[in-house]
Amino acid sequence: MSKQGAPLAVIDLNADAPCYPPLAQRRVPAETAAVLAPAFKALGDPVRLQLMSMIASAEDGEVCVCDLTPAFDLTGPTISHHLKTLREAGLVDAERRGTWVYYRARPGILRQLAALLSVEPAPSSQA
Amino acid sequence: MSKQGAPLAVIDLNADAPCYPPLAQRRVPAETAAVLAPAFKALGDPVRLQLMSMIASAEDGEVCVCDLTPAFDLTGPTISHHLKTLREAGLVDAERRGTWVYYRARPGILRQLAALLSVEPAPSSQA
DNA sequence: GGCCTGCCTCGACGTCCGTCTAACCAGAGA
DNA sequence: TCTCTGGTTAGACGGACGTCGAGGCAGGCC
Repeated sequence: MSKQGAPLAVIDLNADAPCYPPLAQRRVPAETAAVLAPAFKALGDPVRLQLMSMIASAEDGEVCVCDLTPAFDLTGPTISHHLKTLREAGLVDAERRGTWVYYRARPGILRQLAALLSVEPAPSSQA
Repeated sequence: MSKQGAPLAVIDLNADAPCYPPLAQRRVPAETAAVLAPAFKALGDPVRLQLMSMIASAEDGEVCVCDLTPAFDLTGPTISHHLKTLREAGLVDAERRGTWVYYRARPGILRQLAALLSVEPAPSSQA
């Protein structure tokens, strides 16, 4: 549907965006679903989920692509494609320093997604 | 051909499954990614995200399909297909009572996914 | 039994996705 | 400048996905 306009075009999922109420508390409206679903979709691939984890759990807060690529049995372009998907979903941010490109996680979006999936521990009001 | 005898085939994402450490804390191994990615993938469609929310936020803890279908501009088979996807991802559970079929959320999996996406509030002081 | 309703399954169609190879662009170094 | 390395982009291909119409099965009602 959406064309590939700008490479760094980020949806409304910035850290400035409001915290959506939990999915199990209020029915998610169509517009919210249209905004959040692409983020879940980006995490819906095993390779991207591992990439996201490697980036988010990096010691220095960032990872060089040269450290990501050899961790998979995939070609460089394929990894680059997955990173672009994560970038367009607003989950990571890229920065080129010299020859190398470093990726960094956007914790705000992860927090929003986690909040959306959060569930009440035990609704004891109903037996 | 799979009969309707066991439509509840669930992957390893039951409430009994262990809580995976946050994605940003430890690198997600390949097997974990292979198990969790389908759940995110199932939530990666706007229709399914809304369906999941409608089911999880139901007052009585369950929703009849007859209440879900008219909420979308989609045909019955399409909604049924999306519900099957959520079912196979282990996110919801179905039960037929008389003529109607009721869907119920599995909060354990939502909790696990939320825990996986959880991020430290402010890692300013490296611990 | 006959019929009606609710939901699922089947088959089909167009589109999107994941992967690859080949080619291109950006910096660094000599 | 020329070359080498690192990363992205372009194009292609097979498979999966989202949607639909048609048909089937289960349960309730007359």
